[in-house]
Amino acid sequence: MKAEALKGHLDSMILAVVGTGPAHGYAVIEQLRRRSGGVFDLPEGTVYPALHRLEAEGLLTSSWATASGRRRRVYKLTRRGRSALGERRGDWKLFSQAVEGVLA
Amino acid sequence: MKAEALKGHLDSMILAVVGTGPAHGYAVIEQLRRRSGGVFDLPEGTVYPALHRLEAEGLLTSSWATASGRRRRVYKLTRRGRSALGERRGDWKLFSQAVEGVLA
DNA sequence: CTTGACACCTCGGGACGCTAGGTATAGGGT
DNA sequence: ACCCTATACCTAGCGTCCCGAGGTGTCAAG
Repeated sequence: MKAEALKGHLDSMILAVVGTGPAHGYAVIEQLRRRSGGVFDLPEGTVYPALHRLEAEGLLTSSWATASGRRRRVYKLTRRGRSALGERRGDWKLFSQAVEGVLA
Repeated sequence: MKAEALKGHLDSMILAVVGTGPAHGYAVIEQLRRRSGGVFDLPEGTVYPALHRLEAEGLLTSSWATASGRRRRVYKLTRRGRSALGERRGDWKLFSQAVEGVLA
């Protein structure tokens, strides 16, 4: 599968993962892999900048935490993030049905 | 819906449209709009370069035709294009199920 | 003779995923 | 002691590709 296929959908998926419960970057990567059935095994260079982007947009907030000697930046959804997630799910439905209509 | 959502999926859709029957660029744009239920109303600056890309990759071939005084470049699938279309449909299935798994 | 549909083209900007490189801690194997 | 793996963070730069904007030309309707 082409790599650029992700474009524009990664943000929605990160929102969905963090929407399930606060998570730090590394955990987001693991959840993405798990929930996609192994299809999305994303490099850090893809996910971390996306997390920063979403925080800059005000859809996520972060705070530092420490677990077993390692520092983690834990993200959670803001109110705007929660509502954006709803919209993104609708967009996905629309988009995927449209693609299916063309591909069919 | 974000514009970049298309990334990586446009080529597959163009292949699918031309796979239904030879078509010129403008007609491809119309078919994309029609088959997507109006969701994909793409500008020429998006579709023409994609068509050229696909021809350069050897998935499409083109020839000039004239209809009511207007010149048209008519595209059709090559054998490799036909087989690429099959793969792309499989990729889409995989991709969309993976996204659904994450978004759910 | 102007407007709009048809029909083609390309340049430049912007968005963003990924490679490659960097830092640092914890734990297990040798 | 040393190394490797997993965990955990970061960023610079590259490449891809969608799109806006601009350009050319035909034909029909008003």
